[in-house]
Amino acid sequence: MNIGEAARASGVSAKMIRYYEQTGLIPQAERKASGYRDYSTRDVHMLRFVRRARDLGFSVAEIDELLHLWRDRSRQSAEVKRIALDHVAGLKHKITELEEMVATLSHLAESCNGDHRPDCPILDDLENAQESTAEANQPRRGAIDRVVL
Amino acid sequence: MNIGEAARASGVSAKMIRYYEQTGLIPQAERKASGYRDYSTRDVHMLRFVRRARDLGFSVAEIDELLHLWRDRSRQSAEVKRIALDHVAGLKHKITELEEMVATLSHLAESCNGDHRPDCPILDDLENAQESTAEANQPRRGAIDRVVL
DNA sequence: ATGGGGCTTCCCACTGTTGGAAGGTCAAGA
DNA sequence: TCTTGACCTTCCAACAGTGGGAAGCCCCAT
Repeated sequence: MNIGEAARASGVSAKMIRYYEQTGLIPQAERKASGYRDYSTRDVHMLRFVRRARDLGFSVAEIDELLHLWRDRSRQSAEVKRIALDHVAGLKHKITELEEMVATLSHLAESCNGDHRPDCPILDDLENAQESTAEANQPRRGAIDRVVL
Repeated sequence: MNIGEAARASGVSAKMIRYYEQTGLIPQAERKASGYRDYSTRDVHMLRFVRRARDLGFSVAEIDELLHLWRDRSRQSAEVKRIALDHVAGLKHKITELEEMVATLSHLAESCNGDHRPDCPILDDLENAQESTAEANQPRRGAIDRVVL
């Protein structure tokens, strides 16, 4: 089947299928005489695997590991479980951070009148808040804690 | 003061200060005769504002709105509060998504033996899981729901 | 005047995804 | 048979933020 049909069947866009192939996450597809990529049902299974893993928040690097295990019949389920649990730990960490943001902002918003007057504790906090951690005012160490909304 | 000192005082790296200036989030800094950027304490306040807002998960676009309000003495606090509460709603949405991932993965991990044998319900799920939403297997509509860990 | 640390600009990388342009292929209908 | 439209190909750019580094000035202390 052509890439469009594989895309519809797997939920991965044709663009992304080509990208995953290019970066080596998935193997190079077969080609027809025309040069068109040709996908089997096994390929669609693999693509669905990728899509599902993305939906569960795994990074492409993690999916690469998972795909290797998926293809390896002599794998040990302990390895898969480890990756999954590590990922869960990362997700929980992220949740904690987001909850802290919500708590802080909710608190600030509550104390803000939200009327026509300019006085606003939210702006005051943004301007003046002191950090409580030992690393206060140190530049960030990486994009590790960023959230894309 | 030079950019390095402003960076240390605000917690925003010199790299990012230049980037924010280049993209118009913050105004162009004064320059000394040498060509070096020159920052006032007011500028440091502004940079701290940006840093704090980033820590609270606001996007650069949102911070742009907030900075305008910060500078506008005739602002209405209602406007600030609205931005904050909208952001809180976005954060909560994100938390919900992450919690769903955690729930699914925890459940799968529990039912995985995690031993030397290859059988693994986690891999089975990734390969076969059906989506429950009406938009099953549709390509994503944007990078709206992505999390960077 | 020499050395070292800070500053300047510019370009590149990352993650993951989308958009578009310029062109080749295929199948159906006139 | 020709045309049309849907599909495919590759390549290039953009997004958000951030870090890394090179080549070349600037400033100050020795």
